[in-house]
Amino acid sequence: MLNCITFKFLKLINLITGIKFSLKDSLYSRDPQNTELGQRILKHSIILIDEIGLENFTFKKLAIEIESTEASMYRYFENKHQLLLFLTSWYWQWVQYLISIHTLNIEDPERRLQIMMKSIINATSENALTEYINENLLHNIIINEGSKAYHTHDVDEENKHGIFSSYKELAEIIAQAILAINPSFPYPHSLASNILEMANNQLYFAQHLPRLTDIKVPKGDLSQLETMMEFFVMKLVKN
Amino acid sequence: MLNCITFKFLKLINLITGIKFSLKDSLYSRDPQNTELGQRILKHSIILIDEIGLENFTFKKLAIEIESTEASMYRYFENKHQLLLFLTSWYWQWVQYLISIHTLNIEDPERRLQIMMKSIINATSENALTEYINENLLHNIIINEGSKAYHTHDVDEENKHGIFSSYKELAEIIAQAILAINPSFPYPHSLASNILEMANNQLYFAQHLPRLTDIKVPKGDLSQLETMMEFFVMKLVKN
DNA sequence: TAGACACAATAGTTTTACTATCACATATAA
DNA sequence: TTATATGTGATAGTAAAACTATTGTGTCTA
Repeated sequence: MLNCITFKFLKLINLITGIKFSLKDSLYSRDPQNTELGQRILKHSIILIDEIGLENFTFKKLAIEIESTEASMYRYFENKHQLLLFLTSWYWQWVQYLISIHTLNIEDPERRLQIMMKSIINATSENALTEYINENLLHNIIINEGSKAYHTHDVDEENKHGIFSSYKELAEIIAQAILAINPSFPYPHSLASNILEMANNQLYFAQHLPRLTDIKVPKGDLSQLETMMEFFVMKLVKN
Repeated sequence: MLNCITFKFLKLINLITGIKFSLKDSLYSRDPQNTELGQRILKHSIILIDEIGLENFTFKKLAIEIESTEASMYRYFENKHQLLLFLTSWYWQWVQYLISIHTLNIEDPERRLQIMMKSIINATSENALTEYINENLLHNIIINEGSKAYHTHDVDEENKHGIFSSYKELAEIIAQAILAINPSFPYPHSLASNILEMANNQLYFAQHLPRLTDIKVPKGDLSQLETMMEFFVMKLVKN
């Protein structure tokens, strides 16, 4: 993998300092990253949501899973929607982190955008960043449930509190990368958000509604998705 | 508007015969289109979901609204997810119907695809097709809640029962229109589904998360969205 | 060692989701 | 005409999910 040395170096720093993303305090009642129970909530909620789906997931089931109580879950998150917001926010910060590492020494704008897309599509961690978050399972959750985070009746209210800032920041980074290739491209933000949405959607379609896509992901091999996304984006951006 | 005469003619036929889309019987327990209560359920569920959002919507609240009982709602739909599936399915059949009318006499492949996109983006009815479905409110619901229809733990099971066939059929029509312009375009289905998703998403972003898009919809004017979609799709499809 | 504090556990209530049963009107067959 | 079937809506529940008020306990400090 590219930047392998850089990555391992940063990984080392993380291990020593203990990586912890700083998330808006409206994303939780008590920061789950700070306590042992909080970390177990994060760890097992990811496993459980991935397993049974967000609709079937309840704080009661989670509490049983980690041998604690329902009320204790409510100490950390007001409800399961806030938990989903926390997880998505954490996820997009992590993807931003992945991108920043993988593009560190890359100068060529086209190559930079390519790497960004690869990072978004794969979003895997060879070696996990934290003990309590399985990034690969979390990626599944984002694919399956991610859009529910902002498709809610309270979007505007939640948006005011900066709940979606990590997603918007990532979109801005991609938009800037698009403009670096073609400064006169008229829709950098729309293309950026569409890259993020399309990557996850097309993968979901390939897995569940294959007639809505032309790609296949044999045994989880995402190369066709990568090729297609590059085809779409480069054809649009390049003059 | 184009095809105005044709539309009015078909509208007349509908008024006489009473238009009723035929929906898969796994989309309901009892077909709501056949009874007076069923039609009131459709009418007021659309109004209520648009007003308070799908999460806050319950059969109890709906029953109070139409002065009936909760149990009667369950006669028509097993749960609110099935109701959402019915509404989305009805919606995509209706859009397909709109497209078929608006493209009736159009030969030019490029013009046909343009009209399809305009139909998807606007999805309005000058004169409503049925008394009991407000298509404009339903369009809002699809924008806000539509993706929840297939982002469920039981997608595969529901897909087996043909629940998503109206959406997939519409995507197929668009895919064929793409191929009519450029027979060697490598990703017609992915582009088709992306058109459907992107049109609704970008509108949602313009309304709620403006930093994720470059378009504006002043006073509901969708012309910027139309221009952008055409720019994206034509740049991709044309050689 | 007392008192304060942080945190989790206990034991509730309210709301949502769903179901079993009953009542009634209409249609049909003997 | 009358008995019976059928389609439809109303009543009255239960079970689970969502949320909260209060109590208990261990740790940290003065």
